[in-house]
Amino acid sequence: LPNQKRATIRDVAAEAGVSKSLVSLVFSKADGVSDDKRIRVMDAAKKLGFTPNVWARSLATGAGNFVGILVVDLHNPLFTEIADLTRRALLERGQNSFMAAAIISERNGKKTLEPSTVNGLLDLRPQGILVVGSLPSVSALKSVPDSVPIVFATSVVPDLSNAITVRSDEAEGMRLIVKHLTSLGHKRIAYLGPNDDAISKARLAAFKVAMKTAGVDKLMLVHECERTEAGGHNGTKLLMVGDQQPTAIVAFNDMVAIGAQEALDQFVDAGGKKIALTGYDNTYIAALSKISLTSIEQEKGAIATQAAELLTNRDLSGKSRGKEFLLLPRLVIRQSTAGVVARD
Amino acid sequence: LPNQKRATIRDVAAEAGVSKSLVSLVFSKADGVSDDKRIRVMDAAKKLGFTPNVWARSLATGAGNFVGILVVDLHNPLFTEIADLTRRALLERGQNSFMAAAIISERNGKKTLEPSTVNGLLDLRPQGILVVGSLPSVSALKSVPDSVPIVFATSVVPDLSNAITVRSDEAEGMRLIVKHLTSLGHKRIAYLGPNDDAISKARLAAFKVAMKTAGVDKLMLVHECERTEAGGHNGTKLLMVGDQQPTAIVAFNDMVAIGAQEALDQFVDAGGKKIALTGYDNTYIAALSKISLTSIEQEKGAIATQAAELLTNRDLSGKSRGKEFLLLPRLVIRQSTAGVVARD
DNA sequence: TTGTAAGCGTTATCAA
DNA sequence: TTGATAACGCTTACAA
Repeated sequence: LPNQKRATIRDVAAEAGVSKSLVSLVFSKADGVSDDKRIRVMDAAKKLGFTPNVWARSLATGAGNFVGILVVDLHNPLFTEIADLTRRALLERGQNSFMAAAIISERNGKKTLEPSTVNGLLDLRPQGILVVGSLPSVSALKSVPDSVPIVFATSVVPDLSNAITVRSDEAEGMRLIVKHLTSLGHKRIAYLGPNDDAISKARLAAFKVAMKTAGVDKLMLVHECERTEAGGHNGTKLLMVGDQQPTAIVAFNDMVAIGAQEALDQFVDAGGKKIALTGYDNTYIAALSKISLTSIEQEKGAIATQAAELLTNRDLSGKSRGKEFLLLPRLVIRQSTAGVVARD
Repeated sequence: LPNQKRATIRDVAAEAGVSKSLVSLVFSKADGVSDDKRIRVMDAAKKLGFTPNVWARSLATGAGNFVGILVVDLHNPLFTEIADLTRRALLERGQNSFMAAAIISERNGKKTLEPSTVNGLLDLRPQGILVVGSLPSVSALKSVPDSVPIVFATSVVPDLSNAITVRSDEAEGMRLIVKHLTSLGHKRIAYLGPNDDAISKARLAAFKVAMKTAGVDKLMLVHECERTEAGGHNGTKLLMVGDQQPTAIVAFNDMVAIGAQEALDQFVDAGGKKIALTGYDNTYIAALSKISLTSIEQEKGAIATQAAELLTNRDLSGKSRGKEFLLLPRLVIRQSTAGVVARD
């Protein structure tokens, strides 16, 4: 079979001997077409291998029958897992989705999102939008019609009239971590992570509150770093050469934590004492027995379900705009803290 | 600012007091428009925040000015890294790209690709297509016009007239692994991985040839499993209860290997002897010092560059159709083999 | 150099 | 129940 161009509604109409509007009716509306014609159209469609061009449909109707998913960073398993889970949840509800990955480029030293991806996704006219991860800027989403809900997973709700947030309760997550560490006897606890966007600021703030509540905030250390393995690695090295060495490190997320873990291994190899370490997100990497990282489970499944619900239920999304859905996180204790003895 | 719908070419034309074709000309062709009008159009566009709808353009011209990227599985870091690297390489060449992730669902126990994603990507009319990972079936790509090159990264070239493959030389990769293991004294070597698609069949076949060449094929074990951590974990447990225990396990890829590593840890904890283990793909997980997995680097950067070259250079892609570009892989030795003593 | 009109693949309105 | 016709946002002969 030679490659032949995709059949259109016109080809099907000609083959079936009907008008193209009738073909359209068969493929969009359930009823209003006689059985006779319906069968002829379906036969012709099957013969020609016709499937409707969904984007031409979006163009004609002004709104496609799908949810657009924008994944900010493919490198972090948290995001790809949530995106995957949400797609499945949407599929169960009979809702199609189309997922586009953002490309982050460095323009004169500053990280920015290539606007082409987000514009491209918007031009497809999704019925709803899911943003997984933190966006450097939401200005590109300003042009989204007010009627289209934008759900932000794992991110703080931005200043956008149609935005809804689904995330774990950072305050509770950090409280669980700090309580766990202090109950093990740790007092000199360091925080390692970025402080550049809403979610990282929220997490750091939550850490500070938790430390204060636990009464150990006088011994608190904070070191800023990038949200990558490299950031965690370098940050940890810097933390461990200071005169105020922590006995435990709280990393912004699992990616930072695995970088920190590498640096701590080197520190121990060089004769240093073992340092407790926690991550955040409970990715599959944290669960590997060799890594065994104490971490916070954000309940990805619940986030996905909630996001899917918001994106398919117009009533719910209508009354939820501007709101934040906070899910209760859960501490998963592993060797990175349980196997470490606290010292003064 | 209230959310307002995206400005169209018509709005700009009205604002600038020209016809919409002229606006189109300004945004597509470089010359043929007077400076006077060009400036007025650009001013109007800026004022209204207009950017062309690229998909409407695709529809009108029959071919969009972008490369469509289809990522088969977001869970495997190899694929997301190659996709990311290729996008960057394309961007450097001034070529836009749009990336969509496939959704794999289980229909009556069998893994299939939801056709909506690949159809959706094709309906966008990309200039070229990059498929990262192995597709269960390429039938959906049959409708791609013959003039549009389809580059398969990390997969064997399928029966498609416009397909081109870029992948590492499996034969050489397996040769490197088996040579490394036999040089350490291993003779009873097991292979653990799937055997269901072209790439997994190729890798297993390459393993068998390498074992024969090394003269140890009489002691060869092969155990089939899924291409996941769970697959590697379960497969390893089954391998280690047999009466013919291997002293080394060659896993299909890093994901299978980290699953195997978990199972081997438990085996050692239960009093078993240490078993050597290799992965394939040299993902960042293999490089983590706690995991430290000997693996094969497929030269992701070179794959990305080659793919980008093929997707932007029409002459090259024209004369390359049906060909396979085999890149020389590289063995990265780490603790999973170097730290293990071979036994009989 | 600029505008008019037809067309890309679809749906929506309105007659027939 | 069906079929013309206009429209979605854009490009592209062709005409002016």
